[in-house]
Amino acid sequence: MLPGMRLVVARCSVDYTGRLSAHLPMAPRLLMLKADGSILVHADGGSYKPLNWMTPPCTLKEDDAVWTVTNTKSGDQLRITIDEVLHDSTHELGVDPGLRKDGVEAHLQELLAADPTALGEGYTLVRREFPTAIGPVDLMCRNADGVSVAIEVKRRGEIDGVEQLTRYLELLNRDPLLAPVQGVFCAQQIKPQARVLAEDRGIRCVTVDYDALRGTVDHTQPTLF
Amino acid sequence: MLPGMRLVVARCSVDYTGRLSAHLPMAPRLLMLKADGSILVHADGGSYKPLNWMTPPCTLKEDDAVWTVTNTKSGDQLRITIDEVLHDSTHELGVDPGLRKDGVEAHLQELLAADPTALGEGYTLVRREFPTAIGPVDLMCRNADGVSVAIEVKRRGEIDGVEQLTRYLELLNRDPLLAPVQGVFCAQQIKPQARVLAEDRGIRCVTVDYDALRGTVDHTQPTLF
DNA sequence: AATTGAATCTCGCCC
DNA sequence: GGGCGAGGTTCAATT
Repeated sequence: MLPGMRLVVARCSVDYTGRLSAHLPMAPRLLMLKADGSILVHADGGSYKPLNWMTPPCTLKEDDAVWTVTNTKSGDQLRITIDEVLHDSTHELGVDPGLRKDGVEAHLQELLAADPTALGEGYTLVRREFPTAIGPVDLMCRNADGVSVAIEVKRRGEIDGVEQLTRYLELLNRDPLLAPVQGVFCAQQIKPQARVLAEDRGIRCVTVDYDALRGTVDHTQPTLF
Repeated sequence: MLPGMRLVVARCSVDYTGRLSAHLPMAPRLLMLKADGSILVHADGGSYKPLNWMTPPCTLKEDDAVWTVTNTKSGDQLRITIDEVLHDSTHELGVDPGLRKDGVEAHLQELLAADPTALGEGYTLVRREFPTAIGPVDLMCRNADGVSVAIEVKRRGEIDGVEQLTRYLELLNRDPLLAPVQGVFCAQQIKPQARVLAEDRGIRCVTVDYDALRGTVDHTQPTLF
């Protein structure tokens, strides 16, 4: 896509007809035309949501002072009547490498590593991402009695996670230097059937409150993550 | 707010820490800084949603090549590291007069209340927002035989709406003063699986054309839409 | 101010 | 590709 992103600041009025009908009176606004033909109409304020927009796939027809953007799939139309162009520039941005979300799970693991007592009285951290032949265990701890505890951390606790932890425990308990290794299944929410399965296998379930956990961990120095 | 909207095209990397952690690798992007201090990071593609953003109230600290945007309420932070500025301009847009919407569910309900015969021959309105213990029924009507009919109105008819109406009907039919109560599921478009579910439960489906409906309803006095 | 529910939702997952 | 569920949901209307 060569055209790149075009930024137009213009006094304009906008009419949308599609799922609903909407109208924007004549006023100065930013028109963002993306390479894929989509268009956003932004005002100076409000949130991240544009006043009006058209999602791809769509085509732009520039006819004198009237731009018509038509969604080629739904037929939705955006009619923009330009009164005065205040700015017009085009910028080649290329394809964005995209957002990497260090979702809640990674951050949860981090917080629990910083304060393992949320998992059990007297718990201490051995290490994060404890390596095994079938993949790393999220957290390896010791309980108050010095017994090893493997911890699986999930945002939402489901059957899959219990199975995963079970495999780790089976493997870890074959190691005479580590055995016995207990298991803790930790998540913000644990589904009933996952809890039943876990407890049936002698795995303890711990639900943690993310915000509460954040509160307990020291925030005096910036973490940067 | 004098500063207006500032548009910066720059090679930048972005780090967000707040409810979650997220990272955008170094790449050219559009940074939209609005007068209220909020900021949007857009790529050339995707939907109307920015790659990353900060909602007001927030403050921007421009420190050489690193911009730090902090939400003054939640403490969420956006760190933008600028590698190269490709464009930088500011535009005074003023306060936007705002969007006027038409054709929402409420208006559809209004039109059907004004002319219930679109729902069935001889239908008459009992009342809008008919109260029940689990919430109001959109429209309560009587059919040509005087039988009560509960009507659920949606813009788009999906499974959820059928379930909702089913719950109402179950409740209403326990009331000996009302029972039997029939059901009509009314929408501009009804998804096939919703239609199947509804009809399987004895709920009649009616699709209505918004514009046609507007035409049948008296327009001698202005409706403001 | 808190709550509720729709949204031109968007986005990702899993089937 | 459709359904389901969550989102830094956002947004508006209502209590």
